[in-house]
Amino acid sequence: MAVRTYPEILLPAEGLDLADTLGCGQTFSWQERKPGQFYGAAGPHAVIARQTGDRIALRKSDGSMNEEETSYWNRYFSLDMNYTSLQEQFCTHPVLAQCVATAPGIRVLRQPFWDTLLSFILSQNNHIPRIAGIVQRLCSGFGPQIEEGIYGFPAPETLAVLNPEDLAPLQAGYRAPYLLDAARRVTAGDVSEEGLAQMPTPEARLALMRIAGVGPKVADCVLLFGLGRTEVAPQDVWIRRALATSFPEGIPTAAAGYEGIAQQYIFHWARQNKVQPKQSD
DNA sequence: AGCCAGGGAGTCG
DNA sequence: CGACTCCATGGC
Repeated sequence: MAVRTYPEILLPAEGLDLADTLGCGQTFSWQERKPGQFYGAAGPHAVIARQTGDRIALRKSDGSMNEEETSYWNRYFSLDMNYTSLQEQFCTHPVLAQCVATAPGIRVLRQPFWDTLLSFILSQNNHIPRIAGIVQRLCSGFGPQIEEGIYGFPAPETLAVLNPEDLAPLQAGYRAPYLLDAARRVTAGDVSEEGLAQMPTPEARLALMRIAGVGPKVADCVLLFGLGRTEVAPQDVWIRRALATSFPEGIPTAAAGYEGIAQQYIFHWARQNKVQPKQSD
């Protein structure tokens, strides 16, 4: 019998490591359903992604990828950025260089604002694998099916009309009402990506923090991962430990303008090495 | 069994 | 402002 081959797009992605990039805690929307094969969605798009050498192969179960989608994923994976020169800057700092060396294939993704907002509301006081589970149940239970078996995040209007009890299957605990508040504020136009994009970072941060369940850390993650503010460095528990023990001077100035990207390497390094909190006597 | 997790809200001083 | 508590859930 004939094996049908589906069109596959190859994106040049020199130095990128797909597993590290998707698994380093910046996105929770991808599932490795088969070894090396990541099923995921972002905004209105969904693909199966795998890595072949220095390329990312993207495949859809039906139909071909058009040019618009190709450029969408190119931007999503930040393939237009020069990470070689960026990492050269980072590596002038010895400790930061070690963090980069732990997973040099990490790229900070440019994710959709709404996806990122929901994801990091769910992230508070939570484990990465469990966040991914809640995100999966949120999308498959309330979101649109974009590709066969791949669901996107539910639209703000979809969530806005629900009650907390409706979200019980998510097992999101006390975070469920936070999702609804975010949905209502976005639906009402109280918060919008366009509005935030025009604001200076500190102002956008305060605007995000008016959403229930969004504090400084979640707001910073949305700014960095969902609004492309690469200078924003979210302060989570691992980062606080890493800074206290290994970066007494704070984030190196070698990372100016890209503190958030530098910090993603620090985050991964700290978590992988289970950096302990600084013990005072 | 208990501790912890890409925290935040509420309260008290 | 800072410190302190509670929050729901499940992996380890």
